[in-house]
Amino acid sequence: MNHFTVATLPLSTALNLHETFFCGQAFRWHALALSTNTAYYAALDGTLVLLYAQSSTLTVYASAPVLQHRPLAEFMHHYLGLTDRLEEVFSPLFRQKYPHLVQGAAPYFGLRLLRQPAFETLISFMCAQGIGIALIRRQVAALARTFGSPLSLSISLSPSGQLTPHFSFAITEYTFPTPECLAEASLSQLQRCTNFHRARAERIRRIARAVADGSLNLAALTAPHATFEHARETLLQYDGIGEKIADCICLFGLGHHEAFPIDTHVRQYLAEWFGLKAPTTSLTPRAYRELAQAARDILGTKYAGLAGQWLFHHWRRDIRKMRDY
DNA sequence: CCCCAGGCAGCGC
DNA sequence: GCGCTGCATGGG
Repeated sequence: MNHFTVATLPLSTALNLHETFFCGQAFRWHALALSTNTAYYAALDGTLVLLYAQSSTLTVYASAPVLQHRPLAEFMHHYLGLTDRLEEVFSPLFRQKYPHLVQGAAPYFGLRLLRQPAFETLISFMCAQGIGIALIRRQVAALARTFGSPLSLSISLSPSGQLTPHFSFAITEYTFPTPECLAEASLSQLQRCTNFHRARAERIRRIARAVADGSLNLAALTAPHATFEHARETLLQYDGIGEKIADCICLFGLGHHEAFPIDTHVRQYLAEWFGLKAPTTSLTPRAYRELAQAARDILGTKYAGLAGQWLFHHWRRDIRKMRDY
């Protein structure tokens, strides 16, 4: 007997779930190969969600009927960024000036900007310093497995996606830990989730305590309640959050879409494609801010973050020939 | 062995 | 303010 809710959403434009979930903005989605399609699942807000896209329909299965007090379809529509107006991501001027980049990024227009839970985004990106995406994913998975709660979902599907008894499976995932749980974690247990990086474990526990005791109010930093600059400056005061990680949290977790995270890859394509070069070899805070602003001047502020993701993906996948994460 | 991976903080200058 | 180094580990 199945215990789940099903929702279907119309898709007005093509949606590429694989690029969306594995390009480095999210770390907790898993792929599940079906015979004619690939499904993706993750634990979100105490709910196990499994979904897949067909040509013009998104099908969602979930272990609970509502997420964050909203109907499943409405929540997923928001979470997947389906509200973004893709035709506005690259401005007319940008299209005119850089047609080859628009063409190069076109295969990734199905990649959307996720609206992820703030605390999960905060902690996840604090794990994303100077290591590969595979290792980041492993750390985040370890945090959930160690400090989260297990959820299970049992489903029967036919290869075409219709509910039948022919094809069934069960999946288990763990919720992302609460601030209270990480605030009370022992350092030795936390270190096992951070590649035994003791300083990182301490910083994670410290900021989890700040969220738990209310001194860091993430909801109050979320757009449009706070400006991007205020959210950014607030995050930067905490140990373990620098320029790049603050931008990632603002963009993926707090809804500040003018945030433009600059990592080593973004820095490379800014230099290669736009001639934007930092004066120093190491990216100092001042140089970082100037680069990010120059990028916003070129890309506009409304969708700087999503435009950056498309270009980031084009650079890594097509120019640097990086196949997998 | 080397270098790099969606960096950051602490230090000397 | 800027440059260098340690941090941890896995993969090319």
